[in-house]
Amino acid sequence: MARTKKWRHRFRGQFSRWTLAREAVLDLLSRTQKHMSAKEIYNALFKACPGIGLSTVYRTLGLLLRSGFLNKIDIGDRQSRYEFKSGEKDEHHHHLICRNCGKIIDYSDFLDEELDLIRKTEKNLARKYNFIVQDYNIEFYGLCKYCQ
Amino acid sequence: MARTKKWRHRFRGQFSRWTLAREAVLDLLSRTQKHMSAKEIYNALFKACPGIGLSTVYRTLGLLLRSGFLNKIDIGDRQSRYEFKSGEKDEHHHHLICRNCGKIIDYSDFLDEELDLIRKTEKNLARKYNFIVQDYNIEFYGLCKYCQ
DNA sequence: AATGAAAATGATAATTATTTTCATTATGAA
DNA sequence: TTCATAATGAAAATAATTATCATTTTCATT
Repeated sequence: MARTKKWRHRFRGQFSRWTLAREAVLDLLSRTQKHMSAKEIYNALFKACPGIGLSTVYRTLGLLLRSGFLNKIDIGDRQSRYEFKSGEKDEHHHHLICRNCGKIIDYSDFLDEELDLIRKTEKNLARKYNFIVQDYNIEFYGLCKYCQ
Repeated sequence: MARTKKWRHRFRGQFSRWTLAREAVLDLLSRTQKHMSAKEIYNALFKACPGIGLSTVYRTLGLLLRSGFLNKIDIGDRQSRYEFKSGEKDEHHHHLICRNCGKIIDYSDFLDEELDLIRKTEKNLARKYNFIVQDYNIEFYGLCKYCQ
């Protein structure tokens, strides 16, 4: 693989060892817009990481997730999907989920008012429920343009 | 069961047959604040519906869900949870999910500004992505008061 | 470059929530 | 009450994820 070690410097100190599998999973997810399942990732890694096992894909996803480099998305079809979480602050986005075909559309528009509301709500929730908000997530369910 | 048929009139025409199992599941979920898994529901129905099978619980949940009487919640631990969806407009609520213990807290405060934002966003999404919004959902992830 | 302790891997088995199958039972319109 | 058929329960099937364990790879140290 041409770009082995591409990510390594960024994650120095996060992982005890930096392996081909970790590199490959991260590289794949950072390049795609898709929200991929473990199986899909496993299949897509056929070339970048020949012979990789499905267990390793799962383990790696878990690791990257716990370390905050991925998001996990569960739309209720009993398989988790993963997406790369960029470090950029302006990369926050949410999902439109089509109830017919299951497609997930990212959107990151209209965030200014949203942020305002979220901050306010966050503060209220902390006060009223004594709940520390780490992250939040907005999903819209409905019909995509092909399923209407 | 004392209140067999309690819900029946409300759902006339929705289901071809109204059975004890459907009554019991709906009754249970309408009375609890909890977000229950299929297994939990199955266990809780020991008295109200003796001998009910787990398959029937699943089938019933699917039916009630498709008919719009329940919400399904997936927090990513590979089992769906269900909650009763009241018909009232002011019953809309969202979830605080504790990343440590998995507890789900409902909150339905601070909805005025939220509704405003949502309506605006909804309209924008329809225009920009040609996506018809049927429902939406906001989740906050973090730490509940016992896990901080 | 070689060493070696420990971490990571892959194959496989195990787990577990959910779905399917199918013979039996219960529902409700007539 | 009858009866076509929808609904049920038990058990088997499915499928995503996790655990096990012997083998391989990583990387700090020589």
